[in-house]
Amino acid sequence: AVLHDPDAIRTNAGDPYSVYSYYWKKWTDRAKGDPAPAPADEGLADEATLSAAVDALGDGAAADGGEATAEAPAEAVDAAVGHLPTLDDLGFAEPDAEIGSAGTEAARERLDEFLDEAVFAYEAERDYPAREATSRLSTFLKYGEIGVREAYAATEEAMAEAESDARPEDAPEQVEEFQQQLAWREFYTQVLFHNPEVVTANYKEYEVGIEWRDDPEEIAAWKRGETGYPIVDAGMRQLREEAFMHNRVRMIVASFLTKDLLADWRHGYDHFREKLADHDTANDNGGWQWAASTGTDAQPYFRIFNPMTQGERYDPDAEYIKEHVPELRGLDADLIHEWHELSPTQRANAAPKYPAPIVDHSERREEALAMYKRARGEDPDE
DNA sequence: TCGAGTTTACT
DNA sequence: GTAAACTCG
Repeated sequence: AVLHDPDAIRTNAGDPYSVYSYYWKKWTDRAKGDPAPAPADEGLADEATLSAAVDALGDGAAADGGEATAEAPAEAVDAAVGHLPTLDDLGFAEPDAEIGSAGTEAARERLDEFLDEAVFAYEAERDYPAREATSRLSTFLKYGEIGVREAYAATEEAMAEAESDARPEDAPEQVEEFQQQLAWREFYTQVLFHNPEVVTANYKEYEVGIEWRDDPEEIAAWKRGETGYPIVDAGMRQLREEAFMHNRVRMIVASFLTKDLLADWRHGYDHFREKLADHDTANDNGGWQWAASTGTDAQPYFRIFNPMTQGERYDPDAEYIKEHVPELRGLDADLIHEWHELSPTQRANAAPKYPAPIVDHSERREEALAMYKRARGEDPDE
């Protein structure tokens, strides 16, 4: 669900946007619809009615020679209507990850909590994964547990407060930065709507095509969080443990898979699709294609994140890394950020169970530049 | 009013 | 490098 449907915001020439910043300008200027009113109580069963219905089901089962009624509702329902399918019956494994709370009540609590304080420092804090300064609304929005109109309306109230004397001078731009995140969802939604082929194909065509390295062992190490690059491994392990990953870290692990491992972004997209509780085709595809330099938004330079620099900048004390990579818990942050430069002996002394880097970043960086040059039909040696 | 050339900005 | 707005004749 979006505030503005995919046809509503177009360039002055009538085309769908492919550059976010222009899209944002129009999106933010446009009037937003109010949240739909909640449905009236009448016609919805109250708790007592529901309990009575479950009891009645149990009675029916008993009459047919089924089990007694004084069981937990799920068992009573099972007895009455037969066996309800489990995840196993449906062909899914039990999830390994701890999933957060669900439902509209939890979503509203989270929204209120976020807009009460954190949003006023959102721009300054949101890139530091250890600080938990993001909204964590993605899964709720994805499943419609809360509507984007309700969320947006609440940000407008926060904006009014940000513009009052009660908050620092820079508060409005902090709130706006969060509103931009809502606009990003809608930008990628309209990219997908107008270009459905991007689910499997590159948005941006390369003249020759990209020849991915696609080394299965490297991709497997990335998925396990055993690349020897601490911030990458922390992110991949957070994904497994929580079915979630901080957004800054998503960009880092995506750059690492595509530019350091030279693996097709679709491997990453498929893995995220499998593991992320907030997986959304439009958003994840947009993010992955952006990381792989096959997506929207013309870039003035070729983007390759340096995983050490990113770790140092956004997790300076290695708090996030240590939370998710227990092998590194006893180490000084400085040593963690120098992991790629340590000798085998130093590594064995510091953290014997944590792997050495599986690739050399500067080598792979050069290789990536050459690979994309060839994809453009250019000679990498020039 | 339109196309060509110019400017601007890029999660 | 390139999309999209802006400027101008």
